[in-house]
Amino acid sequence: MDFMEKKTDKILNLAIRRGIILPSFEIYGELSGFYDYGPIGARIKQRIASQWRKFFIEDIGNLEIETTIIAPEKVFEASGHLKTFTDPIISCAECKTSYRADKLLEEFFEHKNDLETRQKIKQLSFNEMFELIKINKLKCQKCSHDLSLSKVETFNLMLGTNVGPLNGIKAYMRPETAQGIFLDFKTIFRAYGLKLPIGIGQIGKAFRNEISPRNILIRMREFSQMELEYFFDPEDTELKINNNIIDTAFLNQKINLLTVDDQTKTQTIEYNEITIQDALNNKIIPNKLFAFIIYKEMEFMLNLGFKQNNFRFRQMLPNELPHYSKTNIDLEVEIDGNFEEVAGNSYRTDFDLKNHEKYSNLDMSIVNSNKKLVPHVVEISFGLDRLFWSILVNSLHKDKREWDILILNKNISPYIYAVFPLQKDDKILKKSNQIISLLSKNNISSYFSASNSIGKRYAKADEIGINYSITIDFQTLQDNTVTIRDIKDSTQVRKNINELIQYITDN
RNA sequence: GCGAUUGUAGUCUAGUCUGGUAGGACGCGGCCUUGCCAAGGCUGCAGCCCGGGUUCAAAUCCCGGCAUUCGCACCA
Repeated sequence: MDFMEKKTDKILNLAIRRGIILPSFEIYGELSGFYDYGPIGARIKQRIASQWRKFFIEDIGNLEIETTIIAPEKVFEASGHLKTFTDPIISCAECKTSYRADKLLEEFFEHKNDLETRQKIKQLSFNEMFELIKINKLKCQKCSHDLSLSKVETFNLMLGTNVGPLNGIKAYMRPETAQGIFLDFKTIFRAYGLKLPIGIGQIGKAFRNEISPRNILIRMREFSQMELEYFFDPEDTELKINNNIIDTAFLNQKINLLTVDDQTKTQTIEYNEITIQDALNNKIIPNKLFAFIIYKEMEFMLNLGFKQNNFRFRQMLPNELPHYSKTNIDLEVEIDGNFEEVAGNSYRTDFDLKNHEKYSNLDMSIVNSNKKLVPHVVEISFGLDRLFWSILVNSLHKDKREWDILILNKNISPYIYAVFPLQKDDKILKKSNQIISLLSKNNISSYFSASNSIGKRYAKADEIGINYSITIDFQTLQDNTVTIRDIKDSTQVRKNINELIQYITDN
């Protein structure tokens, strides 16, 4: 019996009820795995993105760009996505169970102890795989029906389209935002006279044709990423920000880490506390720059309101690694007792630039401090929607009346201030409007509502994480003071409107 | 995609087995009363996922589609 109601369920109900998120094109159905952001959700999402921008771009002298969603097939041929994102699927003609042809064959030859053939499977064309299935008379594992009567079909995780008239040019919607950055890197590096290490990032949509989208915002077919590609010279061990060598005191910071070793032990643990320096010494973190981004990431998470024990870093197992990655350390956030991946940190080496060099026949190297090289890359790739969702789930609290409320940090809440007239009185409404304009003039956006009783409005503001409510009452008309109520403990202070902006700025 | 599960106003839910006017709560609007923490009264709005079939009659039974959740597989 499950006594604990899942936080995810509560958040989903709240999110749909209060216009935070909503299923897309719900009236037509037909496609799952797509969600829209409502008025409150869109604001929270934008503000999370702003925080990312502050932490990973502005604070450390990096650059942000915006590249296209659609790119020609060549780009993904070079990046390796066309190959690794396409799976050969064979479906039993009898019971319709589908298998991955490559995995089926690998399993078969492993059983036969023919490891040499097993090694070669990945290299085969889909037709060759089918031939092998025929020759070896592989059977359906479920109904034992002969699989040679079936056909190998391709499943492409990338969403394709055609650009141009008639059949046009084959193109794909990007499955990650990173490739645009790699393609533009050299030009930007030269145009700006940059020095390594330098990060170039972007926030944007990516698309994957998921077989089964699950868990609301966790696995969607259209989603937002915040990616930073950090270019560096692997032979230069100095860590520099804006040309300055930075203090490595951060290496003493402790992180929650689950290593490959931890995961292969029989006893399951969630993580160990270890300093970044130790992880670096043990070669779990491959280099100093990678160590730095792990540190930045942790700072970022704490700034968003997470507690250290809400998240962990997990070293990916060798068979989990993406095709471009030498080392991957994922950032995972606890949601209802499970750790969900929210960001992937990956050591992409020179894989991408080298491949684009090869496929385009153009030199992708740059000159840094009189040295010509193709830089290496460490990447921080946040799933913005996943981050958004994990923030909501981790922000769910009960107030003293046992009602569910969201407590969000001021830097990501949809509004910091709500403006509430105590009642629908013309004079009070007029005064409320004056306060909204006053806030607006000072670049503070506010939420307004005059419906229902003041108590209900407070309750609703609490539900969507508005930090403070400013209430205009009859006393305001007398002495120009308003009350400011804090979501965290529902306490109030009374302030004169003339000191309001000063008070807000000080808090 | 396969298997199971579920689908009733914006939300939660009764009714489905045994076919016969779809009911409640919250919500949203209006009016009255009140005025700082989900108040009360009156009143209104809003729903059987979609399509087909059986039947005098379908929310209810049957078929198909779509979607949800959970397994499997896949997966950043």
